Amino acid sequence: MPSGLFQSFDPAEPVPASYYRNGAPHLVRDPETLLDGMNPQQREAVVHAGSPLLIVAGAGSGKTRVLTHRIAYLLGARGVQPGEILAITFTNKAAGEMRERVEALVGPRAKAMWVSTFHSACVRILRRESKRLGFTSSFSIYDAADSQRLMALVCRDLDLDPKQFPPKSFTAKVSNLKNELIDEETYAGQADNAMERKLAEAYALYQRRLREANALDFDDIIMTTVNLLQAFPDAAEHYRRRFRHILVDEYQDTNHAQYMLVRELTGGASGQAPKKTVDGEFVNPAEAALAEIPPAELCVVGDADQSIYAFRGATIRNILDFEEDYPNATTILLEQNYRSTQTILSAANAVIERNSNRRKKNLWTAGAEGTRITSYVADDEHGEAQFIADEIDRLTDAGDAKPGDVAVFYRTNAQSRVFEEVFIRVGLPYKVVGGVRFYERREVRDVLAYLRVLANPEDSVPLRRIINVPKRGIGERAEAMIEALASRERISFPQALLRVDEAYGMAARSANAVKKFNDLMAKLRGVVESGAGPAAVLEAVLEETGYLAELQASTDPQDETRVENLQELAAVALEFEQEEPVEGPDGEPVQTGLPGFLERVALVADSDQIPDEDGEGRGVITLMTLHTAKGLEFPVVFLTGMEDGVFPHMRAMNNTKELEEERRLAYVGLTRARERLYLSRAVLRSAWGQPSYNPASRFLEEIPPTLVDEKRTAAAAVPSLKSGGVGGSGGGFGGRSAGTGTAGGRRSTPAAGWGKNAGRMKDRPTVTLAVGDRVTHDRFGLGTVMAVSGPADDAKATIDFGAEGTKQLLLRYAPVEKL
DNA sequence: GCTCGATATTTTTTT
DNA sequence: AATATCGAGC
Repeated sequence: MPSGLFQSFDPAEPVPASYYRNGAPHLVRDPETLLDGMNPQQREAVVHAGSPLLIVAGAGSGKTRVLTHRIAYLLGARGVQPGEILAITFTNKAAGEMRERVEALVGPRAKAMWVSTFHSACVRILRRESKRLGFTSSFSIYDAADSQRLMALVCRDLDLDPKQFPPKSFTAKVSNLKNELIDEETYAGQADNAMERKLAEAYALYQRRLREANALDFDDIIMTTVNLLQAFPDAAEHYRRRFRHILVDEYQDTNHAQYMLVRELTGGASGQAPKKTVDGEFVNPAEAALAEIPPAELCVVGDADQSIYAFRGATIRNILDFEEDYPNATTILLEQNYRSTQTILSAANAVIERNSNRRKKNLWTAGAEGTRITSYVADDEHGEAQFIADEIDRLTDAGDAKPGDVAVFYRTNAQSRVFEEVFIRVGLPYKVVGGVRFYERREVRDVLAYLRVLANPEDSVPLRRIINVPKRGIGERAEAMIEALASRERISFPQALLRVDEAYGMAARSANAVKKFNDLMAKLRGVVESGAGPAAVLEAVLEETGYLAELQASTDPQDETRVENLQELAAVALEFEQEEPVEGPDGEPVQTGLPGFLERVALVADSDQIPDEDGEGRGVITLMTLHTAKGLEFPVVFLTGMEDGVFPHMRAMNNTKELEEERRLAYVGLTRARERLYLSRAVLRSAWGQPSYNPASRFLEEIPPTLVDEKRTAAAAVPSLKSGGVGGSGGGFGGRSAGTGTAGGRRSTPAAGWGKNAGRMKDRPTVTLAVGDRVTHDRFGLGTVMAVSGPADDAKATIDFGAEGTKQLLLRYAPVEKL
C-alpha cells in the first residue's frame, strides 16, 4: 500500500459518515498526510477551526495548495459533508482548477461541493428563487456590451445629449452604484444636481427595461442575490443551513456587493443582529429562525498587494478591515515563497514597500539567490522586441528554457503587436492571451443574439442587434416606427414587431421585410420547439438567416476568420450538448438546452486560452497584459515597456491612489517569475501614431541596483552620446542631434532632450556594481565595493580603496571600471 | 437605406 | 495605428 494512504481511523476517533458515501469506503488519505511538506503557517491555515480565518497569502506562497488541502481536511478530518462547502473564486478557470485538485485529494465526492465564481453561484441561487423576485428562471444575462447598448437606447429615449451625458459613463456609473448596492430608488433620493438627476432617471429606466426583457446584467446578479437574502429570511435560512463552510479566494478583489454577499451567506458578522422589539422578541419569526443558525465558518484568502482591480470597484478595505468586520477573526500570514529566487523576491519587496498603508510583508525563500535581473534599454519598441526574441533564442539554444517557459508581459494590449511582428519574423512560436476575446467578436455576438432571442423572445437588446443582420432592409426608420408603435400601444418592442401592420407610416417595403423577418424567427422557433439542441439550433440559424452564406461569399479576408470562429462556436455548442448533464447536488436546477448553453457562454470568458503545459511539446511563448498574468507563473518573464507613461500608465501618474495600484501591478508582474526576470524599456516609442520619448519607469528606480545586471543602458541606447561600441543601434552620429531618419535599416534615435541622462557626454556606460565587486578607479586605484544605493541610472557606491580611503562615488561620473 | 469618408478616441477588465 | 462613430451623399 502506498504510504500516505490508509483505510481506518484512530480508534479513538469516530469514523465520519462522509467516508462511507456511495457504499464501500474508498481509499482515503490519512487527513494528517495533507499537512506533509507544509510550513507551520500553512498547516495552521489548513487545520484552523472555530473562527473566521483570514489568510494573507503573499505571491507564490502556496495559497491554492492551502485552500485545496483545507477543503480536503474539512472533509477528511472534520466530518464536513461536501454539500456544506461553498468555495468562491473569481474565474471559472480557477474554480475548475480548485475542484480538480480537491478531487485529486478526496475523490469523486468533491463533485457535491459548490466551487464556482461569485457570478455562477449567484445565478444558481437566482434561478432557484426567481419566482419570488418577479422574473422567470430562464432570465437572460447581459454582459458589458449588452449593458452598454441598453443604456444607449435608454439615453436616446430620454433625449439626453450624448455630449453632455455620455451613455458610456452612465453605464459605468450604474455599474459602480450596483457594486455599492445602491438601487435606482435609493439613488433617485440622493441625486442632487442636474447630472445626477439625469443619471437617476436613466438608471430607473434602464432597470425597467431589464425587467421587461427578463434580464439581469452582471452587477445585478450580485446585487439581486444580496437583496434576496436580506428581504427573504427563509431564503437566507436555506442557504445558511446549507453552506457551513465558505471559502473565498482573491478576497482583495471583492467589491462591496460581493463583500455583503459573503456576509449574508455566512451570518454572524458584526452588526448583523436581527431586529428585535424592546422586549427582546424578534420582529419577524423567520428572522428568529435565522438567528438560531450559528454562523458558517468563513475562510478568506488574499493579498492586498495584489489588488489590481480597484478600477472595477474592488476595494482593498475588505481585506484590510477583515478583523474589524469579523471581530474574533484569526489572521495567518504566508510569507514563505515557493516560486521565485531570492533576487526576484527582494526586487518585488523593494518595490511594493513604497506603497503606504499596507500590512508589512516580507517574501522570502529557502531556495537559491538566483541570477541577477537583466535590464535592457532599447532604442525603440522594435529594438526591445528584437532583444527579447534574441534572448529567448539564446536561452532555448542553451537548453535553459523552452518557449513554453517564457512569458512576455506588457501594460496594454496594444503593445503586443510589435512582439507578434518580430516573433513571426524570427519564427518563435507564441500565443497572445486576451485582446479581443472570442465571445466579444462581432460574428459570435451576432449569432448568439439569435439564440438569445429564441430563448427569451422578450429580450429586445439582442433582437435589435439582429433585426437587420444580415441586411434585410429593416433600417433605422423602420425600427423607429416599431418603437413608436410599442410606446403607443404600451407593448414591448418584440411584441410591436409582430404587429407591424399597425405601425403608422411604415413603407410597404419595410413592412414586408419585417414580416419576412418574423417568419424567419417563427421558423427558427419551430426548430427549437422540435427539441433540437443548441448545436442544431445554431446550425439552423447560420443556414436560415443567410449569415453564413454572406460570409462565405465575401471577399474580405477577415470574413474567413469569422467563418472559422463560427465553426468554433458550433463546436462549443456541440460539446455542451454532449456533456453528460452534471447532476446538481441535491436537485439544484441545472440548466440544459439553449438556456443552459447561453448561460455557459455568458459566464465563461475565455481565459481558456492560456497555453497549458503540454508534457511533450516545447510549448509556446505567452504574451499577455500584466492584469491577465495574475495568478500565473513562468520560469522566464520579460516585463516590457518599463517607461513612465506606459507603465505606470500616463493616466495613473498624477494620482497617488492610482499610482499605488500600478505599483501593485508591477509587484504582480515581478512575482510571476520563477528563475529569470528581464526588465526592458524603449527610449523612443510610437504610441497612437506619434513617437514619444519616455523616461525610465519609476518602478525601475525602486529596485536595488545590486540586484540588476544592466545588459544595455540608456547611454548605449543613445548613439550620439556613447563612446564605447556597445550594442548595435543606429551607429554613431557624432555629437549631432540626429533627426528621425534611417540608419542601418532601423530608425535611429535623436540624441537630445530625454530623461535625466541627457547631457552625459562622452563617458563610459554607467557601470553596475554589486557589493563585493572589485573595481579600479583612474585616480584611487584598486578598490572593493562596500555598498550601493540609489536608482539604477543614478546609483552611488561606497568603495573602499584601501590606503586611499573609502569614497562615496556617483557611478554616472566616476571613472571606475569593474574588474 | 446604404456606403463611404471624415472625425474622434483610445488602460487595465476575472464575470 | 487601428478602430468606432457620425454625417453627407448616392
